[in-house]
Amino acid sequence: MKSRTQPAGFPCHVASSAFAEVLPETRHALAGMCREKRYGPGRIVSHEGESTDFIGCIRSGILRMQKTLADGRQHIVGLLFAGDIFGRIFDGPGEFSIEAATEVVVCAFDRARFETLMQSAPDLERAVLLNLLNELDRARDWMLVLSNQKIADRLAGFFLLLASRHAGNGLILGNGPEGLEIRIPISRADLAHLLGTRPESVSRAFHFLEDEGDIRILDPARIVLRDLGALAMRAGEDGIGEISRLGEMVEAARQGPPDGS
Amino acid sequence: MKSRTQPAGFPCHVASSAFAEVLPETRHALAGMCREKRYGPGRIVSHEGESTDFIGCIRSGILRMQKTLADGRQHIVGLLFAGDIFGRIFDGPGEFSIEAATEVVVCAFDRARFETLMQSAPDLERAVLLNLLNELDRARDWMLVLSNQKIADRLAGFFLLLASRHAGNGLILGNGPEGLEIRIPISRADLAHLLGTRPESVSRAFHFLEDEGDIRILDPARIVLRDLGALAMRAGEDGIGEISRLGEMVEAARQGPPDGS
DNA sequence: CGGTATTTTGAGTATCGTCAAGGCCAGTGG
DNA sequence: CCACTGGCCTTGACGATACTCAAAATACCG
Repeated sequence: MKSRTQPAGFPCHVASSAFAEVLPETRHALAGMCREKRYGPGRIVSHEGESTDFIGCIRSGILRMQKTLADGRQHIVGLLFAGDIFGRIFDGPGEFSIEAATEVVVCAFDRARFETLMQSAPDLERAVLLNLLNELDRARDWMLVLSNQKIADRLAGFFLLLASRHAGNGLILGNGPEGLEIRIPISRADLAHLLGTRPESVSRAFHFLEDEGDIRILDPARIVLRDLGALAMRAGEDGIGEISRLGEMVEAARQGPPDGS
Repeated sequence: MKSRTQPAGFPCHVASSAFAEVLPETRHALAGMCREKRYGPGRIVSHEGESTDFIGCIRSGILRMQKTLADGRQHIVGLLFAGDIFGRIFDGPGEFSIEAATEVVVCAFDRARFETLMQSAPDLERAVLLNLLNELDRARDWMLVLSNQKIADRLAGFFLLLASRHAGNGLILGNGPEGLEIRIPISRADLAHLLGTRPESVSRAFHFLEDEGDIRILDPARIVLRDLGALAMRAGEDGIGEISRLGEMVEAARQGPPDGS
């Protein structure tokens, strides 16, 4: 993949998706002010309510964005993958805590310096704006997934979002004759928080979908999507958009897998 | 209210919240390119999938942003109130249809001209960016409300969001000794779509909350919030933020209501 | 090999969706 | 002025689904 051929002078992954469009000079300025941070699973990157002093860009790993409810339960409002930007621009109300779901490496930009750079570099401001638009879309997609009343249907929607939106994040393990094999990057408990339910119901939903023939569970973290159409039907997605792309992806992978089967 | 004292030369409400911070000259340019549009209840402002050729700013009324699912059901992902901006900037994937929920007046800006102006006016770009941040927060607030499994709890969260976020939209009718009287601006059916349930369940939730003493139903569209703390507890909001502001509001209104009462 | 965390299964209860019917209100036409 | 009609809200009964609590099975790790 061409994204690996970055100059050694770039300590951070500033060529990643979110900053793909910014000018080389802006990218250089970003690289100059970047510090690398690492977090182990479960570590807290940013506390709820506290305003972070840096803007982050994920290099690898997964962060969960969550809110602690009054009764102590936690609800996950979104996952952040490699390339995603997080941290409040303009000290916006950062009402969510951010925790590492896996081993995570992030680029941290000092917020004040980032904002200063943004004012002088319209291309960066544009990139941030586009990133926001993208996040807004993802949030609304989530809302649609959550609008399903049956847990199994929400889970189906989760699978499709995972496969279609996060294809480039190492979650697609390949695809055999049975279908697309993907990796579930978070625990059942986190998945339950994400889908607004309990781990037991998540487990039942997994096995329900397996009994229906829509998926196959290889192990708790690896499953095969056997019938994308059926999953899309359940998820209520109008499908035309998401699924066609997935179909193409499967076809492409079948014709000539880059890694050789 | 002071917002009415706008120069007659401004055909549109460009002094509204979203554009509050832009420079007078930018505002003037906006006013120059604005066309007023009106929509009756149920009228479609923007079809799903079609890219609108204008950016809109709501002057009065309420729009609902919704998506039609594969099985024909419609789910509302958000409401737009006076001052909100809608329409895709940069032809982003506008995957939702926008319909008028009430009689609506909007300012329409030609999208090409708006984007051109945005490039030359950083203050406008900043305003758009802030508007996006705000929308993202609202979307995530919604996700938290929807994360409640009991419909009554979701409804409680809806009340709190309505009261705290949209105080300036004429939805707060006043407050008597019993509590805060608010107006529900949409039908039970729309509310059901918004909360991810059915009208019957919404109705039951209303009367459940009334039986519990948390609210009082004056008529289907007007209710009194009698116990904000209990509602916050149900909604699972950590409350400190939202509720304290509401409490102050109630206090202020009690000490010296502007309209005398 | 043993200990721990995660996942899965089971039984009972609460809640919601569905279908159907009744009540309330506004607008219409006699 | 009053009956009629249609839309919206409400109520009731029943089946489906998910939550709770509990325990067993599996995977993970040293």
